Amino acid sequence: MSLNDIIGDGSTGQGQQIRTEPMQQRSAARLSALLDAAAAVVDEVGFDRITTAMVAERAGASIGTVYRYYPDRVAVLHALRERAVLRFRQRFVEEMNLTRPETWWDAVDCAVTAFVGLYRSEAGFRILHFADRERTPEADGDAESGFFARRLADILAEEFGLPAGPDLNFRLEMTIEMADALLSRAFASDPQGDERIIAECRRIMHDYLVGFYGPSVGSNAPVLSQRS
Amino acid sequence: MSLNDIIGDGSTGQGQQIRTEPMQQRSAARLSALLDAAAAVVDEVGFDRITTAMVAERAGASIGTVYRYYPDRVAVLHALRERAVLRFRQRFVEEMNLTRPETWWDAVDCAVTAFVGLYRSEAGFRILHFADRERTPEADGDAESGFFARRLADILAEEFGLPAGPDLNFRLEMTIEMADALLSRAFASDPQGDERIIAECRRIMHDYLVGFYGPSVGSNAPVLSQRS
DNA sequence: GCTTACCGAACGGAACTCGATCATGGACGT
DNA sequence: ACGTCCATGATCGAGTTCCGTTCGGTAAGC
Repeated sequence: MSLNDIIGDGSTGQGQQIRTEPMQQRSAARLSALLDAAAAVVDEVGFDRITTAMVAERAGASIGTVYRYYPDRVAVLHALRERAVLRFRQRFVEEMNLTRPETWWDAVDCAVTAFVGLYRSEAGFRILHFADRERTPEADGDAESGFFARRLADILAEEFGLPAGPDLNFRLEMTIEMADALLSRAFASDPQGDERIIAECRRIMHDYLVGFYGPSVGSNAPVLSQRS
Repeated sequence: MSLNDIIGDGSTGQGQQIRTEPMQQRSAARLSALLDAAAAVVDEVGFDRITTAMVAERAGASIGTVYRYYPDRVAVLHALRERAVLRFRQRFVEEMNLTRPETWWDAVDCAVTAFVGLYRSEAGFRILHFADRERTPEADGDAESGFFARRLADILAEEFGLPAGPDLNFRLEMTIEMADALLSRAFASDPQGDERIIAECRRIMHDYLVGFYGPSVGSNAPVLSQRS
């Protein structure tokens, strides 16, 4: 289990959503151009005013090309979300390598920093929550937050000695769900992200986890769970 | 300021969304039948697969009737959300009258109970978050969670002596946003609501607010803010 | 009877299909 | 090595279908 494993394979397990895997280089470029276009359009006209024609035109492609890759309109949005999720994981890894966190909290904080950074820089990111509110009925509530929570749990356990197990996974999942909501709220009131809300989000996450895993300390042995 | 004021006028300030106010009795029934139908359809096919034809047919009405009352498809969804919000406020008031809370936490807990109850009983409720992710650009991030937070703040201040002011509003807004996310998550994994998540949600809300307002005590004087 | 409510065929526009056409890059001969 | 050939991937966009929305005509309340 290395840090890079958190990036994963790019799938968040929501079923097939691409029609044809690109075989030639140009089509890979097309694909990402289509997603770039979709992101721009989403930022401009919003999530449900988006039309396939807009995406195609903005990407310099024709309608048919959109449907070569995606079975329908919502699949494009799903793919956009997938890519954003992937970029978040990558950015989180970058952030970890950059700051070299010394405590488990610093590591968690990297996730917040990565998330906020992407919200600020990435077009279309605002629309895409991890917790896909439009879950497909058969997606067993285990979409993205679950994956990321597990990987983060692995890291916190291996690198910082937190006690691994379902409890850690569960608490991180709660943390991520809260943070997603609060940070999205921060960017809903302010395109740059309301600093007060972001700070409060960090504090809430921190206090919640500290209750279980004790104050963040450097290389000391972890404090065991103190509550239920 | 009475408890009933929290129910408000039924508008959450998202602009006009009804075309014609009903003049006769039957049309009021039609209106709510349309929303019932919309709720059922939303539960069946999901938020963005819903079509006006489905709603009309399910309600035993014709297409034209839908458009007599609502200017377009999204207006129907907005109205459905409005009604759910209104019912939540009503249920919260009922819950308060029923349990006669003795501490500020019991009062907050009533909101959770009301929310969970509605999620379980009300069709279509699952789709409708308070924090409308599809905010209209000019709605200054102040849709529903803001309104409810303010009213709840009023109650907590007047009935239980919590220090009124923008800080209380802000913290309640954070609390509501978290709770909304966590409870929705609870119902995403389990149609009856994952009890563990619901309990954890309560704990998180409680611990967060206790940090500022001290342990819930009966009729004692409130403990003043102990942090920042 | 006059106003309100309702209907559903018809219109427009957006989602999506499909056969024609173009581009790519490995195969193959020299 | 070099060029050419062509199977197959990739692209296009007019056409089809489906859905949101309108509107004139009909029925029901008061």
